[in-house]
This record gives sequence, C-alpha cells and structure tokens, in this order.
Amino acid sequence: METSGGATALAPDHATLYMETPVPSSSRRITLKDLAARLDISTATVSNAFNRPDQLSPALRDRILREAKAIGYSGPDAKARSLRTGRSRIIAVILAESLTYSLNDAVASELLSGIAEVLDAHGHTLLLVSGRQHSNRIPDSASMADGFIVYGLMPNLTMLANLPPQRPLVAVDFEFEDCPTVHVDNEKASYAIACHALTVLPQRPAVIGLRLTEQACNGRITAEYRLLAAEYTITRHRLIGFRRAFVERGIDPAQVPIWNVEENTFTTCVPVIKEILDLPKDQRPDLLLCMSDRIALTVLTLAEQRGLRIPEDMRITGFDGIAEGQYRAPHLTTVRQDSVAKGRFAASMILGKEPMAPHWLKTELIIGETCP
Amino acid sequence: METSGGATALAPDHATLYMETPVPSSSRRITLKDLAARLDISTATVSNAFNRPDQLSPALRDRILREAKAIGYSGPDAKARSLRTGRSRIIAVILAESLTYSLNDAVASELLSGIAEVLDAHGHTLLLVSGRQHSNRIPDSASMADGFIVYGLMPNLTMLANLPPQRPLVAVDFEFEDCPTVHVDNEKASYAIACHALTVLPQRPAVIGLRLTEQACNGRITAEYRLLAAEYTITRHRLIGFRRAFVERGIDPAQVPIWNVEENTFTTCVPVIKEILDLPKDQRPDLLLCMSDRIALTVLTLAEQRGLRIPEDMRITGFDGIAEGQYRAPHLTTVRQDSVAKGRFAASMILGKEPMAPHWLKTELIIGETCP
DNA sequence: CTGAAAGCGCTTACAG
DNA sequence: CTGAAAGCGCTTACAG
Repeated sequence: METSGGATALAPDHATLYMETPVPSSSRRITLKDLAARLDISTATVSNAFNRPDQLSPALRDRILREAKAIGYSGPDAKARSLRTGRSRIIAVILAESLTYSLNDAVASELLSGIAEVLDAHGHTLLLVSGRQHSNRIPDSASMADGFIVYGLMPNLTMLANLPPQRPLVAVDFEFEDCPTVHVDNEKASYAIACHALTVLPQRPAVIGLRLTEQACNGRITAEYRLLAAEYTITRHRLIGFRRAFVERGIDPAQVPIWNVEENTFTTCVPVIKEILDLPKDQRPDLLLCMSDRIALTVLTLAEQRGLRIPEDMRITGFDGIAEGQYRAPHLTTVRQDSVAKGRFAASMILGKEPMAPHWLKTELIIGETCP
Repeated sequence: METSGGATALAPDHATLYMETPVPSSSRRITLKDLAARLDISTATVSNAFNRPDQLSPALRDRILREAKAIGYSGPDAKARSLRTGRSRIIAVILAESLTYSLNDAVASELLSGIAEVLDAHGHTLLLVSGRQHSNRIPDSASMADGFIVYGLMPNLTMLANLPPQRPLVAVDFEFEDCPTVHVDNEKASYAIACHALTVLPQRPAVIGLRLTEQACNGRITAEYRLLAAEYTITRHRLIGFRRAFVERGIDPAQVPIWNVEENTFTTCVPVIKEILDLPKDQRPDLLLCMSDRIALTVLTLAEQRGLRIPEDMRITGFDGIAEGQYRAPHLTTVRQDSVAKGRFAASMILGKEPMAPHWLKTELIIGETCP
C-alpha cells in the first residue's frame, strides 16, 4: 500500500475507507477534474457551472455546486485560471517611494483609496509594489498583474522598461514616455495660491520646498545647490508658479529664500522648520509658502509652541488639501488636489473604463485662517 | 501573406524581414519555448538559465540571457510559473474594515508597513483585500495568495471559512478558531494606563469607547444598549481593564459614564466629543479615558478650541501610540502598541520564518502632558 | 444543453 | 552539463 505524502499518523486507519470511496485524500488538493469525475460529467460543464451559469441547466448546475460543497471544492483555482485566460484580475500599483512612507502619507493613502475603490467595484484586486528597493525589475509575482499604475517618478526608470510588454500602464503625477498620465497643473495651482497670499504684501516671504535639489539638501538652499529640472520633480513646477506670482507683485524671486526638505514627514521637516522659526525676529519670514500640507502643518505646530501668532506673525500656506489640515484650528490655507479622484481615474483608465489619454484634474484654492 | 493582428501600418514594409527571421511577430507574446527554439536548446535549459544558474554553464547561460534581451523576452511568465510551482509569492492581507478606512488609519497603515517590509525582504508581494464589501468569499484573484493575514474581526466569518484550504492563515487582533493570532494584551494595557491616570483621583472620570455596543451608538451609552461580548471586539477588553482599575481605586464603574464612537475617524468622533465638551462645567468629565489616540487627539483639538486647559481642566489618555500623538504639544499620554512589529511578526509567521503559534506583543505606557 | 480535446507557459524529476 | 516529456488546473472554441 502506498502512503500518500503529508498523511497524518491516523491515515492508515482510514485506508480502507479511502479505497472504497474515491474521495481525494485530504493531502491532495481537489480539482475541477475530480469533481467532474465524481459526477461523471465533463470538466467543461463543471467549469461552466462556475463561470457561465447560462450554459447549463439550473438543475445540473445546482447538483454540481452541491457536490462541490460536499467534497470541499471551493471553486476553480485562480492560478490555473489566470494562465488559461491570460488575466489575473490583479492591478499592481508601483510606488516611487517606499511602502512605509507611502502607507503613512495622507496623499498617497488617498490615492490608494481611490484606486482600491474602483478596482474593488470591478472585481479586481490591488497589489502593492515599491519601486524603491527593487533595482531593475519588479518582483516576479507582481508581473502577474494585468496592468500597472505607477505613482511618482521612479528613481530607476529601467524598472518600467522591464515591465511585461503589452500591458496597460498609467502614470500618476509624472510623465513617462508616451504612457498616459493622471495629474494636476502644479504650476497653475501654486501660482494661484501665491497670488492669494501676496494680496497682503509680505516683508520677508520665503518658500519651503520638497526635494527640489539635485544633491540632497535638508535646510536652506544656497548658491551651491542646483535645482532639479522640472521633468524630475513636480515640486519644481510649484516653484515656477510661486516665482511667477512673485514677479507679478514686484518681488524679485532671487531675493526670496528657499528652504528644502528631503522627505515629506514630520521628523524630516522639524529641523528645517526650527532653523527658520529660530531666526531673529527681523529675519524670520512673515510669509511661508510650503509645498505640502505636511510641511505647513508642522510649521503651524512648531510656531504655536513658540507662541507665534498665526497669521499675525506669520502667514502660512500648504499644498495638497489633506483632511488633517482641516481638522484643527486655524485651518490651513492650501490648494486641494483630489487624490482620491486621481486614484479613481487612474484605476478606471487601467480597467478600460476611461480612454487611455492624459487627464488633468482640477485643483481648488482653500482659504483658511493661516493665510486669510 | 497573412497579416498578424495588431500590426501597425508599417508592418507590410517589414514583412520580408519577418519571413526570414522567425522572430515571433510583435502581436504574439514571446515565450520561453520561442527562446529555446531560436537557440536550438531545450526549454528546460532556458528555464534553468533563469531559475537555477548553477544547473548550466555560465557561457550558455550568458548566451540565453543575451538572446532573451535581444528578442524582448522578459523572463518566465509569472502566471504559468505559479500554476506549475503551486506558489504565487503573493500574500493577501484581508482587512476587516474598508480599504478606505484602513489606508487612512494610522494603526492599520503601520501594520501594513510592517507586513510589507518583511514580505518585500523575502521577495513576496502584498495584495490588499477588504473583508467588508465582499460577502462570502474573497475576490477570485485573491485566492492566488500563498497565505492570508487577517486583520481584525470580519463582519462575516464565512469568508474565512471559504478561503482555499491548506494555506496558512494568521489572525491579527482577534481570535479565529485554531489559527494563530498576533496581538497585545488589551486588558492589561488598559488597566495600566487607567491606574496611572487614577493616581490623581478624578471628580468625574469618563470613558470614550470604540464600537462597544451591539447596536450602533454614536454618543453616550445608556441603559438600553447592550455591550458586545469580549470575543467580538478588542475594545471590550480595554473596558474591562479600565473597570478593574476603577474598582481598585474605590470608584464604582457603574457610575462612570461611557460614550461610544462607531468609527475611529475625526468626522465620526467630533459630534460625540462636542456633546461631552459642551456639558456644563460641573458635569464635564475631568478625566477622559479614550480607547484610541485618534479619539484622544480629537478631544485635544476640540478642547483647545474651547479654551480648556489640558491637563488642568481635563486629563486625557489615548491608546495605540501613533506617531501623530507625539507630534504636537501637549504630548499624548497613551499606551503604545507597536503595530509595525505586529505586522512584521504576522508576515514572518506566514512566510514560515516564525512558528505558527499565538504571539503576544508587549505594550508600553507613554506618559505625556495630557495626563501626567 | 453537454462533452472531447487542445493548450495557456512554465518547472521538474528523470535519464543520459 | 543538457534534453525529452509529463503535467500543474483550468477555459474555450468546437462539434454534436
């Protein structure tokens, strides 16, 4: 008598039972073929029972489903099905940042929510991939995806070039070759918020940027730093918008100091902001245009701790319009970009519900008390 | 001459080229078999070139890889491989809450970070599934996963019963049959923080709980509500811990009012907290034990807006120890549970790096200025 | 309404 | 070090 692999110590006792009834032993997975054999019908019919109810009589279908339940067959194997049909019903989201950062960042989380919502509504599922740790290719398992949504400019574009061919690819917030992009007009939005902020003419305006420089710079951007070209970072577009507004108001952009933070997190922002807030009063900016809400909110927190009055002592603007900015008083003056909508749209494109074409979402100026 | 589907307008010009060299036309996907045929070697050897470098000479392998690149073959198809090997290298995380909630909740995000980090380090990938929308079974695509991490008690446990058999399952923060759980001792942690809070004896202690009742209740829990049994919610354990501390300090728990919120979000908490803060001064609690940091932080924000002094007018404690609670002054007094570590451990178990056995993580009392 | 047969693209003993 | 062959579990024209 052969023993089947994985049998427990009890197996021998049940051997005769197994010999009489051809139920596959618990060690082997039950397949559609087993089910067909037990019912003495073709595998095609069993397959139809699960996938095309209209292709067989209700009575037969019922018998099949009942028997499936009885022998513990939980439906066609997804791996086999995906090979056969060529589709996995999985969409991969490739994040330019680390997963840890992305999952804890409000903007990325909102984007993912929007994507997940649409995928879910269409029976698809979301696979999370970081573009950071893996150098040249996504992990093997991710290449099962039917399509790819790429969020943010990857440090290494060869990963995108190595994606399995002929599968849809949508870029979010950056341009990549001729693949369609979902994004907002960062320059226009920044120009708008700067124009609003400059209706009250500041004595000492300043900017806190996000990853603006070629070499890492967590602090004031001095002459020795070179700014990234606009195709490498959306924040460069925001800077262009700010500068255009400065010029229009008769302020020489070259005279406006720019600080930079390397990562959009509380921890990374704190030292830079402290440096600014601890400046002597006559050098401390009275207007701070921040390139994200996370930065602006951190300014707000630290400024309050120092007893600064907002907006009397310092006017502050953000960018993004995350929920947290509206949770507290004073409310943040900011530009809202609807990241959930961005995600929804990208997902709709990948699923073919929207044409694969560049798409711009509108932004909205939100005037709060930090810069009325 | 046959035209191949998907050919561009230029194709006819290249027809003779295609006829001379048997490169698969661009319309058909290139397979390992094609590559083997072109090199006149077996598919086994090509497969080995990608999967088992030690099984063939470096020279041959090099030739294979070079030719692969030349014809645009980007490696073995993941779908076929997963069928053949039986493994997908995908781990599904099933979230009891909606994806939108989970992605925007700090505790869930930290858990996911921890999971992603470990999966990534072992070449696995994370599939996100919500346990909410789908009634009885996970979406088909999710059943490709090699293992399942389930976070939080599902509204419908039959989904877990319908998971493909014989694949590892780890529960986080709840108990499910005999599958291993990663969790913290909520009762003990709550007892500890309540003991700390009660070292200063309050006049009017109160509790803000999270989903404590059988029927939805967003407000004060009155006699008509029944509390959920402890097996249905971890917050019930937290309440038990609080009550034990009350009793020890000579406070009758039945005299301590309990408010409840239905969801751990700013928006849902606000009306409940306003109700409490707007109580006449002599009825307003002077100690508020909150069952999450999100609740406690919202109390803090709204209390400050009303000009209440924290902790003089009201002492506040939280639960979870999310980063946001330490970003602002006053710092939150809370219990830190290391959700990242929880995620790491659950992922390690699923991958077989840790024994599949119940695991308790320690918690840590953090004493901030909201309840010194 | 049902079934026989081919084949999706790979990996893996196994033999040489 | 290399190759011939089986087969993972399904779905899909196609024929009846």
